[in-house]
Amino acid sequence: MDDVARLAGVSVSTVSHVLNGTRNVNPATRQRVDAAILEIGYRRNVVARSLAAGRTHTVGLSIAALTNPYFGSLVHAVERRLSEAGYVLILGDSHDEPQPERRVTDSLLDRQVDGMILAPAAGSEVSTIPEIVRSGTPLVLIDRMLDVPCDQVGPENDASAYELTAHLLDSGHRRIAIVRGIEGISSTTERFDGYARALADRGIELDPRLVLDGRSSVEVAESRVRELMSGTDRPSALVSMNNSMTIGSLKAVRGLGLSIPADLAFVCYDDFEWSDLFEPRLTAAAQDVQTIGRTAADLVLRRIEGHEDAPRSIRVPTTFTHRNSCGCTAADKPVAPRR
Amino acid sequence: MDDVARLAGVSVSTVSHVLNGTRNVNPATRQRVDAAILEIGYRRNVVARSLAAGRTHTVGLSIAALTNPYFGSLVHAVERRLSEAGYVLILGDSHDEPQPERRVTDSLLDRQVDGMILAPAAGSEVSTIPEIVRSGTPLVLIDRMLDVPCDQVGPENDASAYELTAHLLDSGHRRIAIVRGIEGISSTTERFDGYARALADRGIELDPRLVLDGRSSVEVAESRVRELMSGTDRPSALVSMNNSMTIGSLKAVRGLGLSIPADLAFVCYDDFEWSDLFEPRLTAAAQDVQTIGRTAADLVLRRIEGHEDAPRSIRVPTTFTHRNSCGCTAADKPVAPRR
DNA sequence: GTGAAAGCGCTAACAT
DNA sequence: ATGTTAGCGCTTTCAC
Repeated sequence: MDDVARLAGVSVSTVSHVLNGTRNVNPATRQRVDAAILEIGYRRNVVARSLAAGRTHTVGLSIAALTNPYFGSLVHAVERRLSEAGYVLILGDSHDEPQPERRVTDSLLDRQVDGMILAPAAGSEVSTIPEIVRSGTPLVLIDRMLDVPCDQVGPENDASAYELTAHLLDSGHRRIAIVRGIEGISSTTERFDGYARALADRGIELDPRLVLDGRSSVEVAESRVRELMSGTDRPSALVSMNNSMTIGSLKAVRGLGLSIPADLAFVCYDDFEWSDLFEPRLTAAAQDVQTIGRTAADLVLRRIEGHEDAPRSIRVPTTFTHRNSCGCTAADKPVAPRR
Repeated sequence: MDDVARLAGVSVSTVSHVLNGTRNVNPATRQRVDAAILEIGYRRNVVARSLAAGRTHTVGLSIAALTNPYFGSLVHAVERRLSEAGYVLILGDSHDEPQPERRVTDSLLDRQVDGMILAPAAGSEVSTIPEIVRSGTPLVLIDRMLDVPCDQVGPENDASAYELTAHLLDSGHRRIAIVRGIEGISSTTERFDGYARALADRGIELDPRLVLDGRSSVEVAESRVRELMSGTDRPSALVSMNNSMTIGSLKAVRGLGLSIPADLAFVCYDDFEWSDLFEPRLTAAAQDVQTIGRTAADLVLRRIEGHEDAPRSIRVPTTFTHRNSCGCTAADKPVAPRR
């Protein structure tokens, strides 16, 4: 910057101001500075700038499991919004475990991110979240809601799971198994509650043997479903509570030589881009990932800009998409919109 | 850091050294420093550290299109390796256009990334790449190879495309259409060459009407395929050269009420995790995304550590997976390994 | 084994 | 409209 200043015959402070547009500069001066910058091939050092200015124009994103394509789309949506706002995304993967998560968030905090978006692992509230709050860094939770006072965005879980289950019940199914997600996070609990409530509303007792812990993993879901479907009294229907477990469940079903929906009615939470193109076509509750990601980004940006109002908890509705994996007679006909 | 030093009764330089393990410190002193750090709840400022030390421990990744799940997995693989090595990932999306790409890479350079991984958009070599090279930042190209002297990692394209096409030819198809990717990048060119070479080897003339420009986009591929398949002399087979265009092609096919492989044999470059689970099951050439991502990360890391040997160009082999969308009689039987 | 102090490349308050 | 300069919070050389 010194060199630029010298070449343009001005002071570094003028260079800084033309660079940032932070005060009026005589057009002629500006010209000389711009020319000097070009001639030298000067590039501003954002690290120094961040240190001096006290902000980095970065937002940290700690994702629970990048292996899950759902989180991939979330990253995309967040990145898009942030870059529109002139911010940059620093990405970390917590592998859905408290220890790595803490490492990721510590590293982000050390790097002085202006804000943080966190898809919390189970147990975040004991160590990770208090630490972030203590640092004073604006925080927004994504995908999984927690009972802590900060901005949160997630999908509607309970009602959507209810709807999926009710759909199977309405088609006459009575033994409906569920593959539920990783323990200790809201999305798992809420989706399970929706399932349980749908059964209760129809006066059907919840059979614990039909409750499978898929731990949000392809492999675990596959082995649980394989066990269940290899047993003697198999369910007539299955609801999978996220996309990884859907893949796992279908691997198991296919592995056993069963077919959907003939041998097993199937519905799932989370949709795929290609769901309309392949058989069986999955009846699913689709999250609006773009909206969730964008909203999360908007929320941090607001906080970064200094808004101090009460924390918001935003639920983004899902879309129930009726296809043929549920095997019901109404298959392929549009269904009445939910409430 | 001053506060910590004062509380521990040492100098800041000692604090710095215990923090970084950069020189011997009396165990007792170290204890006092650690205690002080804990008591104050001190957190190092990595921005200041980066400025003073001249390195940021960050690597920038500019991806061509985060909408493509293939690149999502690439991000994942790269992040994993970098975080293992104590580096942090800064992510940007170029939307496969030169201008946004330049903005992304400029921003990464301004942020003093220690190294950069770039999935180049068409036209990168005119502005983006020279600029990065000029900055002296270690650069590795990913997915798309260019005729520039820097490290590069990408999939094997030509031979895999040849194999896909040859497979259709060997099943008796003579009119084989291709949906090729975005213009001006190596993967498109090389995959097209593989296709053309397979035809030529069988003495079949390339029919330009069967060459569709899908521009690596779901929508464009869909409309091109729809046009072609609505026409009078339809091909008997189609090869799609990446996963986005595969989705697009299948949308078109389904939209026209045609079925695969009965009405159209279909094979594609790029595989999906669920390809075994749904019908039609795609015969595909699967990239080893994990290896590509990991290798790219390893290469930048090497450069960052100062290795100065000649640029490497690494091709990662694909896996031909034979399923039933090609409609050939040998379907589902394993195929002889390539060469 | 430890400390003092000179930067790293900027921003922004204060002057003029 | 422009310049001077004191930091920002560290690392690292040099000295003891």
